[in-house]
Amino acid sequence: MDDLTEMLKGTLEGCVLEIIDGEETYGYAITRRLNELGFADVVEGTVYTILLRLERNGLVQVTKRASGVGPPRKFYALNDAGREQLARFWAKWQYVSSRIDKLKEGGG
Amino acid sequence: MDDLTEMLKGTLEGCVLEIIDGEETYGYAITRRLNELGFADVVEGTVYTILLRLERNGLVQVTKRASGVGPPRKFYALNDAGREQLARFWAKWQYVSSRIDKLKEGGG
DNA sequence: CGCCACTACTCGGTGATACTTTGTAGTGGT
DNA sequence: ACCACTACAAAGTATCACCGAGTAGTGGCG
Repeated sequence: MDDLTEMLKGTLEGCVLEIIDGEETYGYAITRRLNELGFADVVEGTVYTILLRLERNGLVQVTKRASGVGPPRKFYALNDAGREQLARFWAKWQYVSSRIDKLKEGGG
Repeated sequence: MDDLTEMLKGTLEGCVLEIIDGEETYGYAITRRLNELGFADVVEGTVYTILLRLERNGLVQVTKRASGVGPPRKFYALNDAGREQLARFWAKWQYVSSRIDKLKEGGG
């Protein structure tokens, strides 16, 4: 699949929120998870900028923990604001994707 | 529905292509059509920038025609390159939206 | 010990996109 | 004369994903 960057704008952050909501995790693992999910070209730099943004916007709680296989990890968990943001994201997604699908079906 | 701007990045252009593919039409009418479809906050300025981009990228054929109710209209029709671009857009859309929906269902 | 691979995070800068604002202009109603 | 509606253009802004380079910790191999 060719370049998906533009289409991921506004949705990748939501995906990261959803992954964090599933389990407390950290940047490097989130990147791997996204790659597994089919977003093969998403690289660490992208995920870290999203995570720093989430932190700056007060949507996550951060805990630094040592790792046996490398530098310490920054684990992210959603707080109440983060869960609200995630709910808003899914509402938007449903709204937009249903309308685009309708347009695709020749709809009006 | 609150601000959808970021989520529309990378998809709005595809929507415009789809509308043009449906029938030869012009900027002002495309804006109204998008508003009807639920993209209520999309304004003319946004659509015109997309149309100029499509023209610059050689995806459309443009025909200027007089109008009885105002200034002349620029009618847009897809050429072969435009139809290819539209097909690529829908392929990307299906790829991305299916993966996001899977993530939503707790998938992986 | 020195080198490399893998893990893990940070930061400055880039490019694309939708949006905002302002301006121009044609038609018709009051 | 003024305003509303139609119709297009262009300059500037904000946001976002991405890129590139840098910093660091751990363990394996010769």
